Amino acid sequence: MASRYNPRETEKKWRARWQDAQVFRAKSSTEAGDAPKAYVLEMFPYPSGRLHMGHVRNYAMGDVVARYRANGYNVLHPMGWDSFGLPAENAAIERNADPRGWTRQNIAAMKDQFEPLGLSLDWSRELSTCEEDYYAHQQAIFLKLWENDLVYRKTSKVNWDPVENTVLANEQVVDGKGWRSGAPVESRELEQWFFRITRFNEDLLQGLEGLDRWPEKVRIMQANWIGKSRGATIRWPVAGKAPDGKTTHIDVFTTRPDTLYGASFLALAPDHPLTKAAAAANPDVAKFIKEAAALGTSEEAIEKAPKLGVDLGFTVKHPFDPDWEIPVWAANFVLSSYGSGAVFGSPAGDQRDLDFARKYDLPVKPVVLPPKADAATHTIENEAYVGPGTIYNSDFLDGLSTADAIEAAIKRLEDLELGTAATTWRLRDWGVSRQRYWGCPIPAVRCKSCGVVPVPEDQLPVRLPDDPDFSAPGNPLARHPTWKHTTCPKCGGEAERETDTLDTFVDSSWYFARFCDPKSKTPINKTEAAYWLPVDQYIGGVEHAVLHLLYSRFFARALNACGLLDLPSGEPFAGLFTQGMVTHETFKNASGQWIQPDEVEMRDGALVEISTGKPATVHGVEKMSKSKKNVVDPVAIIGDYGADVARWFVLSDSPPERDVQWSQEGVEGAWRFIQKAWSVVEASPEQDDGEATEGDALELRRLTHRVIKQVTQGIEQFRFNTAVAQLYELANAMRKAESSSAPGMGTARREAARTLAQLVSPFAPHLGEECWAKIGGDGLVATASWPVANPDLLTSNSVTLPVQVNGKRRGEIVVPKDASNDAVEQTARANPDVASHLEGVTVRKVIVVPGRIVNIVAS
RNA sequence: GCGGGCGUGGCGAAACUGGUAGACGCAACGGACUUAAAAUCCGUUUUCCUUUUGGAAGUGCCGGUUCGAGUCCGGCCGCCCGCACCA
Repeated sequence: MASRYNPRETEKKWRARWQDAQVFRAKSSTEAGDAPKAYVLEMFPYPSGRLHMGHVRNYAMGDVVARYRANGYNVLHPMGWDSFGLPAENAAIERNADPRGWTRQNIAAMKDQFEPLGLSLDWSRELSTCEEDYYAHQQAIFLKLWENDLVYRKTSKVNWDPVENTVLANEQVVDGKGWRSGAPVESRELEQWFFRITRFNEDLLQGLEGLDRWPEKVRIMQANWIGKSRGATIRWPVAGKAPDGKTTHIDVFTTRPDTLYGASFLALAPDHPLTKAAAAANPDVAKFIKEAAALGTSEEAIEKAPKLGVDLGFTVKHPFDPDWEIPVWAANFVLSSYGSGAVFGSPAGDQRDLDFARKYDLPVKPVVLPPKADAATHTIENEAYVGPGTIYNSDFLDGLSTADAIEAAIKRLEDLELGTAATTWRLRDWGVSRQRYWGCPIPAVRCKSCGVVPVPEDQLPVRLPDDPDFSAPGNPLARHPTWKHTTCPKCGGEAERETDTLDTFVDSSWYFARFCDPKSKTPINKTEAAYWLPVDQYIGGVEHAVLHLLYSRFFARALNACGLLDLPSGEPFAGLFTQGMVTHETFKNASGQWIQPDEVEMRDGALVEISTGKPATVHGVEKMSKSKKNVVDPVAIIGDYGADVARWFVLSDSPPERDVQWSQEGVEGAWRFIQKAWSVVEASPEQDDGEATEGDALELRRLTHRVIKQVTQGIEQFRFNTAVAQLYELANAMRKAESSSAPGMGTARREAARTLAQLVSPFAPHLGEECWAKIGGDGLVATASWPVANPDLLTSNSVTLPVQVNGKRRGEIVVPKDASNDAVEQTARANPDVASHLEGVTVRKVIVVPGRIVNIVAS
């Protein structure tokens, strides 16, 4: 009688063995010897205290890669905690928790939840960004960047909650109001710290080209984010007097100088100096500025808002025609952070400009004639024409293509000294100041006589105080009774500490380098980093496609520039994979509240809430979230079914880059597989029984070797779902073989069992070990060398080809693998199913694709 | 609004560089075993027409290229993600 596989006992046993044998400890560059290195990294988690299925999927994927690489490579597969951030402050405010204690507790709880997953992690390298031994080094890095002019201060806008007197994060702004106070937010100017990421804009753009193991879509998103655009800066002379009484011209950047003759207005950002100046004399403008500020600072909110503007009451002269005066407006869709914070509106060629012109009844003159359109009849109604074409209605530009007209217009502007060719970038410098407690303190001091002074390196770290006061809104560091009072490192006089802390994106911009030697006395051990970096495979959510990855790429370059890192490519992640989310069905009860999926069942063909018996409704498949009550707790699943089942499930079915839908049925399917895999291995014979060279035994061997090849490829190409499908096939074939007494079958089954144990082990590592032990494998399967497919068993002497007549499949022929095209054609024509479709028609052409298909064209 | 992506059976999906559409799993249905159930095992399952043999249609929609299109091109529709202070 076959025994049932018991994950509860088995999994614990193997984790203890791995632990005892220290199999996942990475060797340093000096210990490693000849083995090549493989650095496998998953984006480290924020320690919410609760492991969720998204983590399980992310780390299961990384673990497949790391365990597969363990064969032949010195693998670094570390784990740490991205432990600064807003949630700890929210907990402090909402339930009076101490951020440090709360965070440490969460880490401990989450680590406990990680343990049963059986991940091949090197915990000896664990790091946590909120601890001094991490952030002290980050402060040292900050000082180096400062020395190298990669840090500076300037004023910029924040979301200000006027009731709480505090700065709000974008996510704390809901419909233009503070999430706690409900008060309309204001945008307020504050002096803040910036990293000069734009110094590397060209290099960050160029570098994308070399990242051939990154998803194309991420590279495109980054390129668009950096946003290099070529065009012209155009100088518009002010006609008469500007609102401030002194400005003589307004500079405007455009990518479309070819449409200059279609200009019908200039639009300035709500916070452009001239807009502010106009507000002094015009209450309408003042009102407009106030309304625009209430949108908050997010680009999304600004661009989604209905287009509004106000006439600023003065005009500028058209650069090509001094007699042509154009009104100047302020408009809420103009971003002060891009270009010069001013645009010229050419409504026929830009949808936003057109919407604006229609709303305020400004002229719309078409200047670009689309190909094949007629100049006499072409008009613009409510849809702008943004494509290429021929310029008309445009004086000296008439008849030129849009591309030529851009050049000609720039040339003329330069001759008139009213403009120059220019390149602008969408990328702005990275604002890193946060007016918050739970972050890395910025090592700077403000002295009345010396100004802003860096804290000397030997006085680091600047520690966070242990006793923040969250009883009032605002930054606890700023109102701490003693913390900020210090002496100036330069003059020794009274001074105040900087009370801003660093954006948590800074913490995650260099942790991958710290992992190379997390105990290093310097921020980064350059020797170890040179050995391990770049990360060979980085895995995480696509939501980080732009910011985190771009900041990390910036950091690698900045650290190089400061001499803290030696990574010539500047690229920290050679391979990147972005995985999809874990989703689950959502349900609501009769009163419209979200209810958990397990509170719902089918009764007489209708969905009801179990506790009340009242009808329930389905609300689609959504990302697992607490608010929608569709979260499945991995700890519970692992408790019931074991980690291998959870891992197997999240890797099955859906391709890794796509979302996977959690379902109870799917979990049970995974459970069945784990049981089946164990049972087919357990049932395999103890002894070989001769060579498996023919019949069913040979077929099983062929399958085994095909599966080796496909699973190996599946892992290397991140197609875990197809690898999983192959393992199902192998297990199914082994079950079938149990009733066969073909000669050599015992040998073939033993080979299949050994192979299954090995191939399954990156996915379901505990099961892999148990199977490996059962068939008497040497040592641990975790360290066994990966099987290699025998090429002789991957090919066969004959091949089955479909035969089409006029593109429709009519029959199938079996021909020798190396048959000539003529022979194949003859066989195909002779096939009765094919021949019946050739009666009464003339064959015009026969296409033979060797090894693929035959298509007979006849009429 | 801007940028990016995705769309194939009842469901998740597979299909190498254009070459037999639907591997594998889930669900459903039928059967075996069982006193019964659970578990397990075997089989059927894109749709429509046909008693069968077989035929037709079919990869979001419309059109194009090709001997041949899920795959390439153009236009649309729908859904999802990011937008700089969430991480």
